[in-house]
Amino acid sequence: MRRPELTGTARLILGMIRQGARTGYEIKRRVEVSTRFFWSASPGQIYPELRRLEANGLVSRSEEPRGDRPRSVYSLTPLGAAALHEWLLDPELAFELRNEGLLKLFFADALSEEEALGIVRTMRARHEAKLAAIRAAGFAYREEYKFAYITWRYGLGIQAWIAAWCEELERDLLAGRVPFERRTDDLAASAG
Amino acid sequence: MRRPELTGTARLILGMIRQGARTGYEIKRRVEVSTRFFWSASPGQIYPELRRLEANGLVSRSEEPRGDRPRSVYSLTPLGAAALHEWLLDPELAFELRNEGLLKLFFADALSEEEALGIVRTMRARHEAKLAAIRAAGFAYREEYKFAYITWRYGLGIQAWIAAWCEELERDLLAGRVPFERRTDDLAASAG
DNA sequence: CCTTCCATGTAACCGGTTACATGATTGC
DNA sequence: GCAATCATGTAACCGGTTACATGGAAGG
Repeated sequence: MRRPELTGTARLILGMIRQGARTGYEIKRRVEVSTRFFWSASPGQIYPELRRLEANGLVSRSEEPRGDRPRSVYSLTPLGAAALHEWLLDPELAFELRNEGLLKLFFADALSEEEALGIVRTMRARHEAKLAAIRAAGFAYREEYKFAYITWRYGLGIQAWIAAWCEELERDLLAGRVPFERRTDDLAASAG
Repeated sequence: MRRPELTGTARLILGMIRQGARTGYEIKRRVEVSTRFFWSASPGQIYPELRRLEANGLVSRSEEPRGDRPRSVYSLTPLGAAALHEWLLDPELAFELRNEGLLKLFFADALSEEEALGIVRTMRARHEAKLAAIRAAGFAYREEYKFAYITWRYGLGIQAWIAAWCEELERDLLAGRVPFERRTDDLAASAG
């Protein structure tokens, strides 16, 4: 019953249960329409992790089969609620990013102008698609949770910013201008 | 000599060598002042990967000891240059993100207003620190490589945007306003 | 002399992804 | 009857991180 360090997926699960998700499948579905854009989790991780959390006393499981199929319904134990709360208050905020588009762009001096432009265009297309996906995932349950809505807005805003950045870069490259001559400090002016 | 799929670190290494990095240590240093902000690599990965690339014929190694210390200097083979080029032109752009701050914010309905505000403030502080770090890493070699400069600008721009977003959210929360009432579509207006 | 940087590596660990497997229920 | 969705899991694999280990060279 010692409290182990929570893995990333464990933290996600605790939060999702606290928000009302009751089964592994429900967690998976919610992740797909919300946190996936900044914190993903695969079913191959969710189910074993639920069992581990149960073994550590952070969640309790009860069996509520649907017909013949077994089905496990989970809820937070006081220990689990405490662990969630403690994590939420911990000021550590891990941030990991792997952006292959930017990496390719970083090396694009090795390419022809046309090829480099192709990378920028592909990047833009991807971010526009992501923007559309986030917008499409604007579900009702978000309205119950103010902060879920807020992070949704974050997703929209940042994808839009990136797409616009790509567009500007594309224009500058086509015009043969040195990109981004404007001062960086101007940028902070408009968020939303 | 079959061309294996390149791991993330392998692609980074090929690109860095092509940009003039000659040893594992030089690659590590360059990563720390440039790609680290969107694509990291640890020495524990770089050195074994260099050996693997050599075994697969993508780089060639020659020993140029400094005094007594052995030292391996690498360069791209034609095969390695081809693999790099092929990868750069491949339209696949993997994008992985793990943003713990956003995840906590997502669950912040479980917190008091004061606690939620604390998360936003911490996030802002982190992004401002990152902005400063990126700005500080504005090195001379970037001027040799236009696209390295461009990705540097991207880093500045996006960190500034995020910090400003946090600031706005903070203001809205303090004022008791519903955050982000403005239309999303306005956001695309100003990139840079 | 001491610290910092240069320089190179190994070993253990592990979180997470992918692929695979199964089958029941629901809606067309 | 068939497809999609609900629902739950296992097993193999692996890229990457962390921690550890070593020691020379250079500069103050």
